[in-house]
Amino acid sequence: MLINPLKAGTGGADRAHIEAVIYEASKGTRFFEEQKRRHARTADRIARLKAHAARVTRSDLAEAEQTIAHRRAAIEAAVLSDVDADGRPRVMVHCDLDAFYASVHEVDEPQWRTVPMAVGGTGGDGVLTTANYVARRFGIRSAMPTWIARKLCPQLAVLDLDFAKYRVAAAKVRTVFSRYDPRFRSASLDEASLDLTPYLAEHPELTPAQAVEAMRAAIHAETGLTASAGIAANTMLAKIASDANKPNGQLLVPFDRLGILAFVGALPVRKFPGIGAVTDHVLDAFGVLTGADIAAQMPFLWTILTPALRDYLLCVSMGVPSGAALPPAPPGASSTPGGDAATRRSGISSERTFKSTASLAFLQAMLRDQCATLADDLRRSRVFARTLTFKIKKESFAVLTRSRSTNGYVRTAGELYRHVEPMLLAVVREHRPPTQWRLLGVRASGLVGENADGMTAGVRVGVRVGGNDGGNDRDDATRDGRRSDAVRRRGGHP
DNA sequence: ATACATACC
DNA sequence: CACTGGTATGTAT
Repeated sequence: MLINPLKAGTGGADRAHIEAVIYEASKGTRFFEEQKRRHARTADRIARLKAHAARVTRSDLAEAEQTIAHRRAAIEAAVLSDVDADGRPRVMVHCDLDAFYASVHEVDEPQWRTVPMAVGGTGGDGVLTTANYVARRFGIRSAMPTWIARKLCPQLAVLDLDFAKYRVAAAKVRTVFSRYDPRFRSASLDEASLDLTPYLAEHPELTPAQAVEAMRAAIHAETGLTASAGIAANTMLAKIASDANKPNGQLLVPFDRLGILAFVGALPVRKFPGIGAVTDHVLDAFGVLTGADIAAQMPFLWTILTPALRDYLLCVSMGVPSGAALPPAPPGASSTPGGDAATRRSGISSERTFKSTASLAFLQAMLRDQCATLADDLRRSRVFARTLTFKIKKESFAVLTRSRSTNGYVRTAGELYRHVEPMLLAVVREHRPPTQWRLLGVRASGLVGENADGMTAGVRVGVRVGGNDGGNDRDDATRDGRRSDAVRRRGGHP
């Protein structure tokens, strides 16, 4: 009613309109109020950093410059050694499918191609998982609540998720990836990271860009889906580049050092994987907007930021994935904030949002449900847990967690519940007058299991080898009881 | 070890 | 009125 929908999302004025609609819709909601509290906390953090910055001396900066110079030298040395067997630099590719879930539905039912459509988010408090590109022109995004999306676009079609369908499509795409790199890695259904070096060695007639064009064409021919890709000297740069010409495009980042520095130097800091909205805001407060700003202000940033963040910034501002050439030093040393895909699973969790309630009986029943779901997942993953974390969210969206490490290892729903129920009772008791709660969940970590996923040696003690895949979970409690002493001695998993 | 915060899909 | 769920990891205490 406010705007011509044909023009929505196509220009600055429409962007302002979209922001206004979102603001008007969310203003005054509990979610919005919680966002404001979080912004206030970030503002506090910035104020503390500025106070700290005011006390930074010349000699602090000089010392930081020394350290940085050494780190830079070490990083460059490590990067120079990152070549294939023949001494050629590696050609890394990051590829991800455009609006994957939505596109899968469009392939099956082409009528969705021309209308605004999104997937997921059914039910009262749902949020959308993906929107097609028609819907995106209205400002609709993944993670947007359905009711706000409908304010932006009343005619939006919202489809149910169909993971079986997505898995089939993803499997087809993976056969294409595997032709280009049989060892490709996927962090999710819709993306992959490939090392194209061996393929290119076998196809000297192809440039990297031509090979990737062909790979994307094959994906399209075999699935009807479009993909975007980035080509670069390392996975981080390739991932950033894959976003640059989306949808259905690709970008090659130069492979020479100066070209790489020019590319990262021009990037807004928010584009670096690991820098999210909060860190972006913090850096912005210090005038750090781009990769070049990071590099230029490195000595100053070094003196005020935490070790993992400053080391991460140093690496990425050089166009190198974080963690390159870490000093011999500390065992728990840094890696990228926000994580990077290629690590084994360290925890499993289950949580659920519900209509806010203060009823303890309801919360207990919900907790039992989550424990049952988690127990199933643990069993399917053939692991046991040593640490349990209880999570609960107030109606106000404030989140509380309580965690406890057990002796021995647990997996059955009953055992999980026995460990976490006291946390629920304690939290509820601490809140007087009674509080309304909107979500609750359980997370299991400190996992130990069978050999799958590179679990530790505790594995063989913890689970009878080949002996528990019969689906008979009835006696888990007994087996846990027998097992715990032996397992306990093994301790110390990474 | 525990609680909370940030990030990514 | 109304804003997910799963996983990883960093920071502070």
